[in-house]
Amino acid sequence: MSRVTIADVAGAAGVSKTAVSFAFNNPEKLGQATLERVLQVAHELGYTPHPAARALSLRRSGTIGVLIPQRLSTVFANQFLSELFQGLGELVEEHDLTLLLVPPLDGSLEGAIRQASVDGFISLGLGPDDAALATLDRIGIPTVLIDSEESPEHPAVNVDDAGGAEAAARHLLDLGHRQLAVIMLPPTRSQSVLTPAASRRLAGYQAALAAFDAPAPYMVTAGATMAAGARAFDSFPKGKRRPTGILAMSDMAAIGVLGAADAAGMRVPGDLSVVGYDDLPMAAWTSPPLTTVRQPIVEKGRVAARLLIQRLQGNVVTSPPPLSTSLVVRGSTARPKEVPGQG
Amino acid sequence: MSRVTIADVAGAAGVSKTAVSFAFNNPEKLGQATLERVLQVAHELGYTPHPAARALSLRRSGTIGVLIPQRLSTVFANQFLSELFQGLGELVEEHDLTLLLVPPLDGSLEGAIRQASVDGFISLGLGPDDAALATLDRIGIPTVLIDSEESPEHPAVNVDDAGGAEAAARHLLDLGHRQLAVIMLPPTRSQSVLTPAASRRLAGYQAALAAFDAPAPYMVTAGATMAAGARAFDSFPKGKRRPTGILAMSDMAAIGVLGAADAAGMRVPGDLSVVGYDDLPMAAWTSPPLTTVRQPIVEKGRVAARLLIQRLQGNVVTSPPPLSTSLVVRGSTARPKEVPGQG
DNA sequence: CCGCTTTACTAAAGCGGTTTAAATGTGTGT
DNA sequence: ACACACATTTAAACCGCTTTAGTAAAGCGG
Repeated sequence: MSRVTIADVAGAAGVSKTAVSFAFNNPEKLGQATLERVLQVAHELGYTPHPAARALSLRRSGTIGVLIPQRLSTVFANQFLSELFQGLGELVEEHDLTLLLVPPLDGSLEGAIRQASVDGFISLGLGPDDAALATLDRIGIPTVLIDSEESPEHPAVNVDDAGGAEAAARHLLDLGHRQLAVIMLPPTRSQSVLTPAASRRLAGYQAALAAFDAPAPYMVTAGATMAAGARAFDSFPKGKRRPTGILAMSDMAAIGVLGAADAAGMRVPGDLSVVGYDDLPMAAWTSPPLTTVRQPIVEKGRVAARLLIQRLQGNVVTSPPPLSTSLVVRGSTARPKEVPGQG
Repeated sequence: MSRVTIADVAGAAGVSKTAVSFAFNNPEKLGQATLERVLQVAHELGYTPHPAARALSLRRSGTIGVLIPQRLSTVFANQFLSELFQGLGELVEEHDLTLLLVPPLDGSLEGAIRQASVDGFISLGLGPDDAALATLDRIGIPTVLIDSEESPEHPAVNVDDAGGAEAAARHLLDLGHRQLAVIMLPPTRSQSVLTPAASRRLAGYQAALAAFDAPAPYMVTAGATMAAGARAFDSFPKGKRRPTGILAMSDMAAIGVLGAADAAGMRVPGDLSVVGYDDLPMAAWTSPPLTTVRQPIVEKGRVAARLLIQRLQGNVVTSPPPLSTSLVVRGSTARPKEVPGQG
């Protein structure tokens, strides 16, 4: 019971393979009678063109790949990806494409890239020096970068990371906080540098701190999960140097801090102010609701997909201007208990 | 600058295509010297085998398809899918596979199934009479069903939907609630019947209601999104017939109810008790934290992926027993304000 | 009835790999 | 010197589809 091929249909209908192919792809090239007969026979036999054969012949697969820089289980724990997929999904469906998730194969993203039968890639958070990027343009697959740095080869979709971060830090500083902690995003791949987006956010925080002449914050790195956020909380200095305000680069980590603080008997925002980053849907539902930097994640996905699709259609595309971010003030931030002096 | 093919490498290295192929797939069949030379040349030319050609020849693509019965933007709004992908992801990575998201193509899931170059499918919530299912086994692609009914062709992975639902309903009834509302999951595909999981849950609710001799609940259907949950809340009868306890078939809808109730000035659980279903991570973070039925979603994904992979390896597999569900009591349920008489 | 354009259809050449079966050379035991 | 196993290497078939180039038949004006 092996697969029904085009030759089987051709045989059964008494025509050539070409005729069968035309019946599906160029029906106008066939006479009425033959067309109907072929389609009829094809249906009876349950014929369906072999996708790989089709892809090989047409030199297109109808699939766009999403290059995931981490383990799927890690990355899907962050709702960020769901949001992004909503945006990607809209356009992908509009154009009758499918979406291939490409996580590091056997630890290697390069290997995964080679294996994947896709027309183009959307890559997430890759640093400009990532080997995966080199592989991509050596193979010459059209790619659109998200949360990276624009490259001459590939357009990039970004948000105003620095602006949002600066607004977040200014908010806490305006409230009177001076002892801050920053929870940074970890590097996505083993290289020990920050991702492009993370370093832009850090720059934003630091710009605000400099403007206020504030002391250097305590810095810690935590993945975008609640558990990691809770661990970050536990690592904060105690006593006199205890931070009163937390700047987290992800909502997930911020929410983890919320939980750990609660477990430690600290009140938010009474004893501790927390600002996240992303404005995931759940940020509005925590207790207290999370003050955070909103970035248009769904839109980011839409824009990236649109760009890639246009590029696949042969158009020349360029990086759009960064999408804007904005501070959303909710309930997790307030003045610190004892404002140190300068009332 | 077209793609480097195996023939190019063969030419440049002065060997046959076979030798190049062997260099990558059967290195032991080649002499040391030749092997090294071929690999060297291949690397210099930046050769990478064409995935579609490989898939055609090997009759396997290294990809597992996930059949999504709804629009991606809808389905990813529900964190359920993220959880599931975490489970699927674990096994997929372990076996060096990739995951293809297959949403309805141009409205038709059947069309999408044909197009997709995958070794097997995992399908979500398909009813036993769904046309997509017929297409699947006509093509003869190994498939594992999630949240469906077991079929002779395909194993199914399920949880004890009814048991969980019954526990949820009993919980409210035990607390003294009698005026209940049920928020059902909508049919996934246009057919107007409940999904298999939804009807099992409904049966569970009804078993409990029957055991308590409780009046028929108000019934409403809402997608698994917060907005839909809020709309469901608005549709509840007012006044005397106002429900005091809500049984939602999804956490997302339940959380939507929480929000709408808050906006309407109702206290949860004071004025209204709410029980969700799923126990998504965010259920523990709402205010009040959501009482809900826990189902092991990540595990569900793991089991399904494992089953499919085993089947792809040629093993005969059978449906595992339903995974167990359990009620998680948090802060969104309490005794109703006025227990009607029998207090 | 003839050359010429259409129309309907097909043989065969790709697309880029893998794999079978056979060819080629090499050392071994006799 | 000969048959034989063995290690390398390759020509050619095949995977299943699309598409180019071309053939045969039909239609048409003259």
